[in-house]
Amino acid sequence: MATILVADDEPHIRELVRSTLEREGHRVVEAADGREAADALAHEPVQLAVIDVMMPEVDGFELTQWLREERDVPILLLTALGETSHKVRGLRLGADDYLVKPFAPEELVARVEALLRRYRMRADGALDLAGLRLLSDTYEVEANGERTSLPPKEFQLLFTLAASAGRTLSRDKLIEEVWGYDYAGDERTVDVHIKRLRDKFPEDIYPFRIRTVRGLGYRLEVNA
Amino acid sequence: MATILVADDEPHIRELVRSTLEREGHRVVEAADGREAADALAHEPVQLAVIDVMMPEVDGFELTQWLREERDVPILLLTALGETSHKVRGLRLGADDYLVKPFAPEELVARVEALLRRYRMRADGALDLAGLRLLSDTYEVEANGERTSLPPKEFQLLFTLAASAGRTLSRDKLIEEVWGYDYAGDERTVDVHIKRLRDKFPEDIYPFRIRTVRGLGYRLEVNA
DNA sequence: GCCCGCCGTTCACGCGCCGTTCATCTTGGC
DNA sequence: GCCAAGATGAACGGCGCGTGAACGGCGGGC
Repeated sequence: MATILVADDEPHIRELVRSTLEREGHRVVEAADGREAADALAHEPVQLAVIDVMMPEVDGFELTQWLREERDVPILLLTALGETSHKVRGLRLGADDYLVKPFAPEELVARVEALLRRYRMRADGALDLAGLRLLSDTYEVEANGERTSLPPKEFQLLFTLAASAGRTLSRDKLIEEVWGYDYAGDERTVDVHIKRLRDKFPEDIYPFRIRTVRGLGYRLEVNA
Repeated sequence: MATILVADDEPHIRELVRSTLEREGHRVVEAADGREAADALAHEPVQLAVIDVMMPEVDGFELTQWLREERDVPILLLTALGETSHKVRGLRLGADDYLVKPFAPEELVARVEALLRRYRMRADGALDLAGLRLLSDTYEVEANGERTSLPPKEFQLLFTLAASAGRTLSRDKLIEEVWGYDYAGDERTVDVHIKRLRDKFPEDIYPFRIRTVRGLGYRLEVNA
């Protein structure tokens, strides 16, 4: 499990996040503003930071910026409802993901796990799921004892789906992860890459499949 | 295995580095600043030094400089994210490699092993891989019972790939290792040398091959 | 000191892969 | 059955990389 920094000036939000993450087995370090957060980061080995945008003293943006320069820690921003500009600004500063308040605890857990998986993978170069292994430094997929080499976009798409296996990801979300939040092209490009992945990994042969959730997006399922 | 000096003023970083390296079978000597480090070096036979740039009293730069003048020990610098100037300054002073904090333990291990291999090779003049032997004294490659003499750049390129066999190295990284961090020329020069190596060591005859990972770089693979 | 060959680098060209778009067909929900 | 959303097949354009060649510097041989 991981040690996670939670920076928010509202005590009950901190409490909610803490209990949610601790129930998952993580260790939580709290901070009420950016200053406290920086302080905690100096003394604790933190693997992920959950940061509220609106904080007194040093706000979430400043903290994000500082963290990006100083540490290689995934950042999950908490933004208020409707503040789209906050989301964009946060991502531009280097945040990895964002969550709109109020949020469902399950949503928080899912995003935290996805971020941890992603960073862990980047670290050791491989992501493991049941019967599936993604090798990031060769863009290869290992399954059924075979190795398949993939083009960059296909690999990253599959990887993003795999990092959030079991959750449905919208095209928007996938584009943001694989192409970057400022991608200008067509949403439908995702479909084509999905198809190519499905062609390369037919579900009756490989232990996973990419399922379409009509109106929502795609999800990777590991075969039972 | 080796005895490794770890100099960092942050205890949890020292602890992380220690546990990571000890898990690999190395012995670790700790120091909280440059002064302690110099002290330890006087009493311990150290084969490698992991040094944080930012330390009180005597900082990483001074220590690096001193070490370069006094000892022939590989130096791995730890620098803060975004401090490119630190990286350059460190390399200029004679550091062998750098790692941006915070880092993945696997990354640390990979770099430490690569440095030890490189220095061990320089010491006894040879690097051995399965069925492949690189003689640094003469820039010769021994394989299939034959010896082939190589031009300097080709040899160093092959050597760099071999020292990190199994890992993909970007053109950037290869240039930094072979040509130096301040090389100004074209990235594609690497390609040409790769081609010449491939011509000299066809994979159906020699027990290794240089593989292209599109969009990432090159990697040396030892044939199974 | 001159010539010649080696070696590092650059350049131009071409191929094939890959990302993207578009048009058309299929599917699924109401 | 209608409409919207997704699947599919094809085409195209760009770009990454491989490759052959040329050029210039440097050092060694005579």
